[in-house]
Amino acid sequence: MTLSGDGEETPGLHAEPAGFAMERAGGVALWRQIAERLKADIRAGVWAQGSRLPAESALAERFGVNRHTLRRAVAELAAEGLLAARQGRGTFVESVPISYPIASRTRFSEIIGRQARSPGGRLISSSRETASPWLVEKLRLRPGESVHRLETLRVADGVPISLSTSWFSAERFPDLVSRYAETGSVTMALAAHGLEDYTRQRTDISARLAEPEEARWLKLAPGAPVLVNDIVNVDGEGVPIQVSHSRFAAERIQLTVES
Amino acid sequence: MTLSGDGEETPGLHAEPAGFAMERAGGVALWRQIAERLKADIRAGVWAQGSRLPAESALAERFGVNRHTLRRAVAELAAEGLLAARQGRGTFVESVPISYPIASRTRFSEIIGRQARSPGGRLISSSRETASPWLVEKLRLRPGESVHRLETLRVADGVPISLSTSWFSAERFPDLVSRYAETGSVTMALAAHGLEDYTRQRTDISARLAEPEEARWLKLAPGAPVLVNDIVNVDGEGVPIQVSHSRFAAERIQLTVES
DNA sequence: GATTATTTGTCCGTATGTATA
DNA sequence: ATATACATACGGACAAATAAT
Repeated sequence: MTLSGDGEETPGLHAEPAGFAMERAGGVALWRQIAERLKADIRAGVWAQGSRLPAESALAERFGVNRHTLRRAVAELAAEGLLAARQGRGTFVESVPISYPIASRTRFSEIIGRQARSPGGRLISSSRETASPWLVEKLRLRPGESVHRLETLRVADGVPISLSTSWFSAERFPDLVSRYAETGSVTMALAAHGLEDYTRQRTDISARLAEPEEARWLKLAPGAPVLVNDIVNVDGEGVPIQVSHSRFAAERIQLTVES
Repeated sequence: MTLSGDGEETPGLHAEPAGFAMERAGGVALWRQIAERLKADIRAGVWAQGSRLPAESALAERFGVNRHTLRRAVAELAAEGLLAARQGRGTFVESVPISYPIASRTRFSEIIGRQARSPGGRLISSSRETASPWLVEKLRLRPGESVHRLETLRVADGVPISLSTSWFSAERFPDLVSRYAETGSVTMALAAHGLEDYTRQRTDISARLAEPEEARWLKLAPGAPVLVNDIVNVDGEGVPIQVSHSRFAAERIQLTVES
């Protein structure tokens, strides 16, 4: 978690007063805690892509653990594709978690495309159901109106990124499901119904631990954190057209808000 | 966390196929995972305060674990004061964790603004140190320049909300720490150095598990998720003046971005 | 090429925590 | 409460690959 570089040792919070011993805390293994801290450092830019990490022995001393324990943490991140250890040379940052900018015009395919990864989404399931009072308010529907509900999994380079549940007015977008199934794109499915453009109205962000079913779809270890994104998209007149609830694999993503 | 109303049951996702077996994985003990899920359920209102939980054997079967393992999870929540097990009577919800939906009504900039400009929280510690290469780049300093580092804790109604680490150029803002100590405000401390206004340049949001030290300050169970905010503030000319790294207790907070 | 220091990889054993029966 | 199996964490020793001298 140390945000500072590796040059000097920073006292106080976050910096490990050399030899400070972490504890195996409350059912969370030490190696898991260390893996999380290393991952956070990589995400925060402490070590850039391609750069070399301090030697295992140095890191182990910094975290106050045995080298084997540190190696277990590195092995975990290596399995996730974040690090690569090479005998005799060192351990290197292989890839940095994708950054997902939140702006008024957020489009998954564009974001992933920009970062030179192949986007992909797949429809897990869909259903047509009567809008709950909650949805009636959010989408400004008439009580009793029905909605399409889509469960989708978004993937980049074969790695699951997010699991989403989306709702659309079934009256306004009757063929949304089939159009989405054909194109794999919400933008194109909406365009087929004459909607030229839409924008993000608001985004609520929270975090929690993944549920087992979510962990399975996102290929996460049970107990891994997910970033939860509740969004509302509106058309040109400001009328809500999409309500969506996405769970991102926190270890593979970072949300960015530019002001 | 299902965003749909409570009327219908959602097939597939989120529903627990009875007898579904959780696995011990990723260095997080089974009992810890179950404790987190029970806590989330209590927070979500599945069981109200004072109500009785299903019998241990029933819960154990639902989670697909041995009764001892479930008892270990219940013991954890009992130690936290959430549950109380009474022999012969059952296990009862003692108290429900408070949730601060700061976000549902507050603008993202205001939340973070409050956090950065008028901490209202307390200064845990401060230090002066040589800027790491990482900070040199972020704050556009000269190598070897020194920075102020402030650790602050924000509290609402006596409940810890966030833990922040901030860095400022010590050359440009020599008296920042004492001014901050006097006023309790970053804005006023900066104004004392002639800085009229500053704006948020970017915010990176990620999530991970709380570290032991963070869990202690935020009064979280080890293994609970934190929302991590990495921010950069700039002056009128776009020169970075503050880099800050905040950890929010995810179970008590939600961030909102309005577009 | 040979030597040496550094770094990761693998093996041994021991103690403790976790999970089931 | 006991027994068993596996995961976690530590400590030490040595092998293998790499880079610099």
